[in-house]
Amino acid sequence: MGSLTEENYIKSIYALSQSTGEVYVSELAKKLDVKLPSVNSMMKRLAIKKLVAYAPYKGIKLTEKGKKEALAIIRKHRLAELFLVKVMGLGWEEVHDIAEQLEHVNSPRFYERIDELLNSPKFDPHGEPIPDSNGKIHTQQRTSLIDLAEGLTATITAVTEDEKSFLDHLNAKGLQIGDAVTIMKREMFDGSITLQHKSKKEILLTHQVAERIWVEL
Amino acid sequence: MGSLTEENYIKSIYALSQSTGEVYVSELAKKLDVKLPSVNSMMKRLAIKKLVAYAPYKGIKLTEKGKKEALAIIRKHRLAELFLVKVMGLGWEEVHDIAEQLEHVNSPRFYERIDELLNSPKFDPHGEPIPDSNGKIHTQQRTSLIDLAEGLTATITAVTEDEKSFLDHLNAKGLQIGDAVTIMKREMFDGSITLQHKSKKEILLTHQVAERIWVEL
DNA sequence: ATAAAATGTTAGATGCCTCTAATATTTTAA
DNA sequence: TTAAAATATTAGAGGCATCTAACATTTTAT
Ligand SMILES: [Mn+2]
Ligand SMILES: [Mn+2]
Ligand SMILES: [Mn+2]
Ligand SMILES: [Mn+2]
Repeated sequence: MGSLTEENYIKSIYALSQSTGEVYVSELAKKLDVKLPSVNSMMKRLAIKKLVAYAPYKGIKLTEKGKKEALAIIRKHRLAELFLVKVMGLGWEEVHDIAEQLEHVNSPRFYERIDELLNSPKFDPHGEPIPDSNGKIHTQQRTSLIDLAEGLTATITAVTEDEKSFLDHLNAKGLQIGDAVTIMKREMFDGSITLQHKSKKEILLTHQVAERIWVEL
Repeated sequence: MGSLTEENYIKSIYALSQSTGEVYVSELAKKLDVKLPSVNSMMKRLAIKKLVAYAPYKGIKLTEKGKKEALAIIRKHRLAELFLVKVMGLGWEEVHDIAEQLEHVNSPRFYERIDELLNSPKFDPHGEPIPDSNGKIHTQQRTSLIDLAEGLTATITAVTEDEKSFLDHLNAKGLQIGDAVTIMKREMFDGSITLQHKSKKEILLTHQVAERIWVEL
């Protein structure tokens, strides 16, 4: 267990290296809102602690140890979010910022109880998978709503989570995880799409919104 | 809202200055397990921030602003403890250490929900009063079990909280907040006392234990 | 192939929080 | 009332996490 700062670096490295397996100093600096030399000096420290593999001018990779720590933090974040929604009655749009703090709480007992109360849940309120206590995570391949052909029907399985304004927007449109939607129209001009929803209403989503919604056929 | 370190100093100053209104550098250093110069340099910083009144070689006092901040942290600590017991089903002996972390969570919403779920509670699991959201606290004068005469019956209202081993000991003896006890015998030799308890059993407590139990007649 | 642009690193500084060693003040006791 | 003991402060340093300015490397475009 490193410092709060260290944990946030590890978590960001994990997130940004998901696709390619590595992340660049500049990407990390942007994500964490710090300058390049800050990332640089932290990488040196994390390398000494064997949490990242880092050679000057090359991409940054998490070691196995680093990955394990990342997944432990992600587990705590997502368990906390679900707990805040299911047990404490908060909205899915307001839990991320609180979970950003709770994920750093060091108490196996606290998280064990949350896990028990929620019955070892598999997904957080935004549809993200929760790593198990051994760090095993069920990474599903995901299709964006924006990639579905007209006429197809699919179920919303997850959404991009960490922007409150985006989730507020979905709340206003009445969209939730688990909802079935049918693509009625895809506009060529601006990339927006029109959905048929269980509420019987037609819903129009801009490209910007639709691309952040993940579905399963 | 200052740093975590600052908050811990403020909280300790509040606790240690309860009786006399002030606290000495050496007392604080002992409580926080740091050396004297650390306290010294922190006092300078807190004085600049108008959280303490501090003149070299004199006692340390919290300003009104400092008291307000202390009470806000104590409120969060005690709400968290009660939440952990009542909602999450943890034991009163295991919640203090978790609350030490949760008290630093910055989220009015989180604590508002806890307060709602618990119905604006007045006391924490150890019988300590919970300051209200304006920082108003109901400080009761307290009698120690050790000061009761033989034959008297009283109700346990609070216990010293932050040592797990002490609460484990009370659990083993079957004593809880709210229990009525009658003083059967006070031993002159070692200061121990024998209680009659609702469990019908007689309970023997050493001086060291009895002095940490607060009662009301 | 070279120059320009983008990206990354090093040097050196700052604030926070801590420490040890040296010094100063206050309290207590001879 | 002076010496000793206890308590408090200052000086100076180190680790963590950040910054700006200067320099180095890699990528891209002419
Ligand atoms: Mn989140
Ligand atoms: Mn989430
Ligand atoms: Mn406590
Ligand atoms: Mn308590």
